[in-house]
Amino acid sequence: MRETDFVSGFAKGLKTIEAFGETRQKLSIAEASKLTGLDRATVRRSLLTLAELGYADYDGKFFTLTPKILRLGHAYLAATPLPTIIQPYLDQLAERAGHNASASVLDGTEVVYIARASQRRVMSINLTPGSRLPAYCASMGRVLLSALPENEARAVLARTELRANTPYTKTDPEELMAEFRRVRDEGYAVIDQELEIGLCSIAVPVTNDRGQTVAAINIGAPAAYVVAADLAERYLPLLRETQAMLRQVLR
Amino acid sequence: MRETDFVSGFAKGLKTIEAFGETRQKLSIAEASKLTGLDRATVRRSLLTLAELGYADYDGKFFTLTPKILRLGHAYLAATPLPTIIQPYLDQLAERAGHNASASVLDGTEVVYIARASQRRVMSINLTPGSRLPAYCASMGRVLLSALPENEARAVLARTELRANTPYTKTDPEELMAEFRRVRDEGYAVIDQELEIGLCSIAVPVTNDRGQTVAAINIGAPAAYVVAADLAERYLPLLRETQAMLRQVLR
DNA sequence: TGACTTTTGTTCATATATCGCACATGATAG
DNA sequence: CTATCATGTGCGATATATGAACAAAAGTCA
Repeated sequence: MRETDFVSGFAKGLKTIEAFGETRQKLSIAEASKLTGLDRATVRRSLLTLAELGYADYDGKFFTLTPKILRLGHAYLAATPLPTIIQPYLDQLAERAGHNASASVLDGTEVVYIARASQRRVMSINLTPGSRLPAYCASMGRVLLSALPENEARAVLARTELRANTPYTKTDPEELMAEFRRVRDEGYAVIDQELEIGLCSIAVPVTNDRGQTVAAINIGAPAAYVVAADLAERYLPLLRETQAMLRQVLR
Repeated sequence: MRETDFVSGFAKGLKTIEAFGETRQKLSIAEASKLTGLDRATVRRSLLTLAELGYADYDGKFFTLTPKILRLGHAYLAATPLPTIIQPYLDQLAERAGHNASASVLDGTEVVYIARASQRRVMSINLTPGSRLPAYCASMGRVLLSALPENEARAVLARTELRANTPYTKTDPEELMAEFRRVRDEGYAVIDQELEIGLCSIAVPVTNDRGQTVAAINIGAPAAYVVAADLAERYLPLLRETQAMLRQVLR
């Protein structure tokens, strides 16, 4: 790509929008400038542009995003068949399992939720399409990383901040790589309170008819309801069934 | 705002992203140019910028959005307290009602879903945060339009394409205005298969502690399960209870 | 098939708009 | 009331948008 094929004003604007995600609610020009590293004058023009287009409100002091901004993310959800195709299968899965079921894809070092069917909702984390979790400590993340060539998976881990969210979190890259191999062999990943105390989940890959992994689905359950060791026995058949149905409909 | 305080390259880029929402999957440069009305050379630069930043993939022929684009919408959901605050109340509501419960805000002529708790899922429409419906024929839309000053509500209707989605859809502006007055008086709106055959819903406004309407919540049910005339009797108490709790926590 | 037409992608020159600095002004705090 | 921080603005250097021109690909038809 040539240098002149890049619209830096657009890139700066997108960076400005993302700055809102790192904070809560409202941003002043100076705050936005700090968060983005952009010049105040520049970020101001981006923000005023957002306001002019109705993507943001401006009270003369602070900018806040408006729900119109959801159109952008929705452009993806509407344009991509995957979430729409998966949703009904996920609903069925959640109902039969009696627990939350989700689907996600990998974006860099994170899993991004693209669909979700909720059953019981006694969870502390509020996950909606677009929500992100670090891949290394999420069941779907393990599945998706396992589907990558080893060197790519290793590269992802290398640029992940491997935090121990709980005492159970695996943070050693080699231990994780070994776990990926196990996941690849057995076809599923189980997380036992590695992300959050009290939360277990089991995930399997979603493959298309050529066998390529295009997403992951999981079932999450409170540790109080079910011991992690029993997850596979109880839910793997359901997950595999859903997986098989999806494989047929995904070209 | 001065003319130079507007970054047209940014505005054009956002328009380009939204073009994906109007179609499915992938866009060529020429298609994107047609959909946006932008010059091919210009839209190409926008698309290449998106690709360079990882918001889009480019196979040399077609551009597709990547899940990274969900960060943008998520910036709103994360930055705005409303969805997060409402979610647990919605979960409880859906569970007690045994039907889907949703929350939305008004964006122009449309309602935008900001949170949702699903119970039964035998619906043809797949609604997630960010989904949009025309306000005039949705229960939450009726509630939100009722909260506007009459002239503003009328103005919204004036720029809405009032389509009869079903034989039951009200499309006469004056009839709708009369309905808004009724909703304002009685504090709830009922939709009986005006959006889609077989789908009924009832909505109430969500107000903050100063009484300002900041959102709407609803319960949707298949017409097969419950007659629209019974919706108020069966679900209004639950909705009012949720409404009262939210009013206390919303400053 | 092969010649012709249409559509699409890319490049280029240049008129025009944007960037970021520096400075002016306004708000806030101590 | 001065110091500090935040916001607004003028301006030159620089980057971008534009539409025409060309190349390449796709589609059309005999």
